[in-house]
Amino acid sequence: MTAERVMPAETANPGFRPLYRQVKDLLLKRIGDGIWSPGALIPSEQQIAAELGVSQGTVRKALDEMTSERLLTRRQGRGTFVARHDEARILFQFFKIVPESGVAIFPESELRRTENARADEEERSVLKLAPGDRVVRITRVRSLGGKPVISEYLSLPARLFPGLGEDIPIENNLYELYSSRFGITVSGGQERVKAIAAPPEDAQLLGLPPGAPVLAIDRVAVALDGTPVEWRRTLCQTADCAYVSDLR
Amino acid sequence: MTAERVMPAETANPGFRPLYRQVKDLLLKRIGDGIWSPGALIPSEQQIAAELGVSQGTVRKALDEMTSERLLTRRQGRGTFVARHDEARILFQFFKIVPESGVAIFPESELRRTENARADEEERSVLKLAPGDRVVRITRVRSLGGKPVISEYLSLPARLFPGLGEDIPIENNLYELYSSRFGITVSGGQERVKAIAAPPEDAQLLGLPPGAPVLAIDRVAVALDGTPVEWRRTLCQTADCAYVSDLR
DNA sequence: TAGTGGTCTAGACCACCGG
DNA sequence: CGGTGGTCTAGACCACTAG
Repeated sequence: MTAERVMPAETANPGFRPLYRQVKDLLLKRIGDGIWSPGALIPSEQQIAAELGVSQGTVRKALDEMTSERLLTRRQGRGTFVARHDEARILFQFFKIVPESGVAIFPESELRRTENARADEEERSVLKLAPGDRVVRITRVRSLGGKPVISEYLSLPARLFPGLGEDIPIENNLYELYSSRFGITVSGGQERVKAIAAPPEDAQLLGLPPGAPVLAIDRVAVALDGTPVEWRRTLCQTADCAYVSDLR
Repeated sequence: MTAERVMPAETANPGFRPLYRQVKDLLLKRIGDGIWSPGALIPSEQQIAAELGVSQGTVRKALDEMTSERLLTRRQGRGTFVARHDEARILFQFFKIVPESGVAIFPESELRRTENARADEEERSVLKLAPGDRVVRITRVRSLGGKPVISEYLSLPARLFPGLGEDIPIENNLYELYSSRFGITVSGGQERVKAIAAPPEDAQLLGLPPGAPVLAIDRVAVALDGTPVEWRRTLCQTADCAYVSDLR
């Protein structure tokens, strides 16, 4: 591993990048390229350090950062693993809708429609697509404890998910599916929440009177490299549940 | 600093607590007790290490954790400071309402009422108060760029904020006020967001038709030791703004 | 130039897991 | 038992700030 510190003079350090970040970038690439798949045990700190010619402490710092970003999970005595999008992780990192009384649970899903179509203007803008690019659209209703609370609309870049909705079935845990079937690791995202009057169709699906207030949650999910890979609009009734956010 | 490692046998480590966490607890106590106030420069890593008889690396690990929790800010070449609740921090950590187009800005506030009253059942439950305890209630309207978008109701334990709303004026940046006038450091909180039909009074304040959908954001803010110190209900119209949450 | 935090190294020992 | 991550130490040097 070559560091800029071998060239200490003259530059006044314009593009200084610490060694542990270079290590991290390299490890990120191995995950993004599928060399290390979700769930896999990666080499030990000592092995990585020896391979790259850096100290164990430097590797540790890189792994610590990736762990804090939920990309890795470490287990003392066992090793370091690439994080999977299991239900526990989804619940903790991505699913913010919690029943009024009780703890968060993973919702059931009922698929309504899938569709492959040319992306409209809004989809192109949100997903950063080119004119003519196609999207896969998915519509479903999600329930907590048997009661429908969510009407959800997703748009995905068709190029990244070939065959999705055709020969490849839509599972409940989509991010696990993205990872296992398409090699796409969702690493984060942003949600914008608004209050709107429920459109008639969604109100009916959720058993609400027409025009009842619901949450409209727009999420753009991104892959490891920051590319948008999913846009979803979640309409959620909040009589029996709430959108929960921790301020940390 | 005494560590459990001086007693390695027999216990099989039931209450093992790493040295750096003991250091952290001690430093947290100094902030909570007001020995180090927000904005203050704390001693250097070397000084703390020497004082406590641990290595600099151990102190560093404690400080790193506290920095990641936004309790400290570190500036290379200057030192380590206790974090203040300045507008930049509020905006980043606590204020999730962002204008539709444009970047987050700190809202203006117009105070409507203050009141000192016996806590009702809901306030006692949320703020963990005893029967008979009193609360300070604050009502205000907040605007973004001159346009009212938020109607807000706060309840605070009166015991923790003596004189608030009487001789002590209500500033716009409340958490800065809690800290500077009452020695209370808000370290985090949780928000529960629902969609409701705006009550008539709030609709009028926000210039909305009666019954328009608005966000109802219930926040419980906690001090360093986890004690609830504020309950606020924020009603927010989302025609021109949205509640934004990062999934990390 | 002195002092701070930031990086990097090397090595020791502890806690935990599996075979 | 050996191997893993977790903690702790000691020391070197770099990057940055202030006076």
